[in-house]
Amino acid sequence: MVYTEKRIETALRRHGYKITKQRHNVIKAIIETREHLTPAAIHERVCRENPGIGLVTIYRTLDILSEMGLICEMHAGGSCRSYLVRRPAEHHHHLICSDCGTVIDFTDCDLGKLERRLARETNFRIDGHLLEFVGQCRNCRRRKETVG
Amino acid sequence: MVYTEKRIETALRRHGYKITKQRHNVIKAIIETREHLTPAAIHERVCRENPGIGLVTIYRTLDILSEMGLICEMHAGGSCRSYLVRRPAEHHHHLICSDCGTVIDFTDCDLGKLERRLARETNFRIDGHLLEFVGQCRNCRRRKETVG
DNA sequence: CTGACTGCAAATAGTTTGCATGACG
DNA sequence: CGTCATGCAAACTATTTGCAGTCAG
Repeated sequence: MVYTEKRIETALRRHGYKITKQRHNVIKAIIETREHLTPAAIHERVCRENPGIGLVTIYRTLDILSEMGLICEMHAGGSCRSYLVRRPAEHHHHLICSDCGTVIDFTDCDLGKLERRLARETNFRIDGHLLEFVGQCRNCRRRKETVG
Repeated sequence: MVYTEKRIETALRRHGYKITKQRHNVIKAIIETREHLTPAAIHERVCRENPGIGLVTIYRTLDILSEMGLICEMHAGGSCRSYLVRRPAEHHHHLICSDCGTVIDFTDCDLGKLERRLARETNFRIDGHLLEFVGQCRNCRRRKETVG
């Protein structure tokens, strides 16, 4: 299961947030695109249907969605953050090409055992984890081999 | 084994970089502190011995060290990056408290099997990975329980 | 109606770049 | 000594905040 527009908006309403045209469009854009989107990219996308929406509104909406755990935030070098709808049951992870920046998602990670051990040893309550593999994708490998 | 000041400077020299007083001090600060340091924190620390060093120099030095893989960079929310000397053999991971920002390191993760499978399925050459657990540390849990 | 939401503009934070001077090797 | 490194200031990017007008509920 994946969060739908409707489910996200219901969740917002339940938390006392109003559903404005702007918020609706931001949510729609994130749902429709399944890629990782930076705030600027979301803004650009939403502007197609709703020119005049402020980038500030995007930030504020993302903050709310992220705070509520409806979308997830990822960081990848520089001051570059991007967002993606969250799949509540199956969280996901990334495999990133350090050359061209391609991101491949995967879902299974089997970290339960490690997580339990860490929780026991550190007394943390563990809420989640971020797992990213970094390497070189097929295309970039091929290109390097040709050049070198 | 952990990189020492000497080893890092030798590596720099070998790559044609000059060892200036500033670079020396930056490296020293990173080696001595075993915590995660932001560029600003490193700057502050180095300034104690070497007032007048520019923040710019810190950034440039960190770029070089990071590029050469002598230190590793981590991202944790907002536009906040921090650095740490890298232990070449045993890479390490983080357990971060989402409330107070405490970072605990751990080294074992046992992701070899997953890494091999991903490499096979995606044709990536996998160079490394980033694993972070997020949760709430003992102190913050206790505080919340008391308040709520 | 009314408090929450929006957009603008300005402020802030973090990082990078151009350039003249200074110092490592 | 030549070249690379430094520090300053300014530019830039990403993000946040204050405020007056606007709108969802």
